[in-house]
Amino acid sequence: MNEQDVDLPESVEIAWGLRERPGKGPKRSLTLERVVAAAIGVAEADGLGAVSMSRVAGALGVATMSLYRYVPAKNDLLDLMVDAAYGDPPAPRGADEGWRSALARWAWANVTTIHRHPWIRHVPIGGPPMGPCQVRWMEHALATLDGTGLRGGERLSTVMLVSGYARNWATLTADLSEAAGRAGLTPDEVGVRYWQQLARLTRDGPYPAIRRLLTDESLDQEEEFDAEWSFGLDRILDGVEALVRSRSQT
Amino acid sequence: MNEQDVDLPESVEIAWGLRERPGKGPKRSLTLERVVAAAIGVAEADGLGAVSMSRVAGALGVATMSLYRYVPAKNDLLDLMVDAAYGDPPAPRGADEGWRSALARWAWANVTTIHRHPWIRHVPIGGPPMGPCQVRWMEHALATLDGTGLRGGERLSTVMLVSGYARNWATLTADLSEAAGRAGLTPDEVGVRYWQQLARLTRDGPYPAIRRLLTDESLDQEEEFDAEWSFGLDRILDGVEALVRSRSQT
DNA sequence: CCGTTACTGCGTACGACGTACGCTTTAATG
DNA sequence: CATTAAAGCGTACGTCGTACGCAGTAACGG
Repeated sequence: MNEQDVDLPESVEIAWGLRERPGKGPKRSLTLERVVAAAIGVAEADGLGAVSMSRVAGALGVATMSLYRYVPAKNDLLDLMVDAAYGDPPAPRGADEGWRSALARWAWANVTTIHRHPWIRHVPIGGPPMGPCQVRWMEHALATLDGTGLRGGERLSTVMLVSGYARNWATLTADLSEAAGRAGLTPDEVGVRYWQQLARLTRDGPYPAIRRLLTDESLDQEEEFDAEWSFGLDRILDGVEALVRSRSQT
Repeated sequence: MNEQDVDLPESVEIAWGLRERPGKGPKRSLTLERVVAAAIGVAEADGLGAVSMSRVAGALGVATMSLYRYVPAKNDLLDLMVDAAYGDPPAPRGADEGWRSALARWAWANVTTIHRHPWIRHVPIGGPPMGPCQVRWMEHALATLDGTGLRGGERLSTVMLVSGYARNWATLTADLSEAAGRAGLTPDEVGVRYWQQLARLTRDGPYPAIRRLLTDESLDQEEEFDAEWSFGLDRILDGVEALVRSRSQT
């Protein structure tokens, strides 16, 4: 396990602050943090589509090409934005908190982070997460499974399962509320409209299961979004709990 | 439930072939299907990034702007590509197949579809799926849950949970094998390299859970990818099964 | 103290992209 | 046959990421 001489991707070294700056030339006028913060500011104000190098540079009062002294390419800037937006994971509550509650809180923190920075879901992912904050989130999630008898691989799979679900759900709901904002409607109204459109499309075709769903309860759509979230998470955690029990039994 | 006068988005009407063509002007020289097929061909050959309007037009031997007689904008073309790539869902095996096996097969079909058309995962999703094939996939998934006593909303949530997991897992594995292809390595080698890099990054920091994971079994990484897939799916289906039992009990 | 050297910010330039607009040609309709 | 709507497409515009090179600046070696 030679941990010395593995060479990291350039963008990862930058993210972790591992780039030596011997300081030969002029002083830098910016910092990486300021660049990333400016880019996040643009994304927060006008969406990820508005994040262009020239726009970010303009927000900082520098020329476009100056940014490339801090970031190798735009994709790397996007990765840094995501890592910074996640920030520190939520503090653990205590050793007496059960794994299930802790993991549920961690999952929900994922959702609120994405909802607070909706542009995150549009950042194209490149490879597994290696930013400092993302690694801390991973550490935190793995730590919640400490008491359980799960094996290493099982812990990893569980965390990926939960984080994938959280990201997916946050993306769906954010899409919905964004579409609602564009149309000047509430998310519920957009949901209703979708069901109406689906009803129109499946009117004459062989879609018995969908038709049943539509007549069943599309109109009394009183389900809270939180209930939808809890449903999926509970299914997953029930499944994990069954495994935990079978592990601790032997 | 006025299903007559709901107006669909233009792109959806096109996808379902609901656009009347009274045929006043010259004959069209192309069909929508040919345009979509050409775009898919480009994506299959050189990735989604290579799908530009001019490239697709070139593959068809027409001018760039001619495509806009068939498709309102590039995003709509991308949506049509996704729908066509999914195609028809796998045929149901029979009424005696249990919901669990049927849903597992459906989930796996999602994975293979994405693996067969890896560019799918890079298509930005806009709103809920309304293409003809996607609706058929939905119909099929809902139908697998027919025997269970689950409520409509529960069925929908279950399907979204499973499809989200499938898409997520397919995306992760496709990313991995794509990174492997770029680096001239096998996916396993890329995985090992990632663990080495993570070990390097967490060498001096407070990451006990990650360190434990790394020393635990990162080296005997003999887990098949299929095992990883089955782990998550089994957790989910176990959770659903518990709910199904509780529903059929009352 | 003075080159030498490395690094700074940045102006310019290039190629690619999506698509608005308008023109010419075509064919069905009155 | 005149009218009219649609087809194909050439041109043009604005935006984007970034390669390249240049002038100014500060630390280092002599």
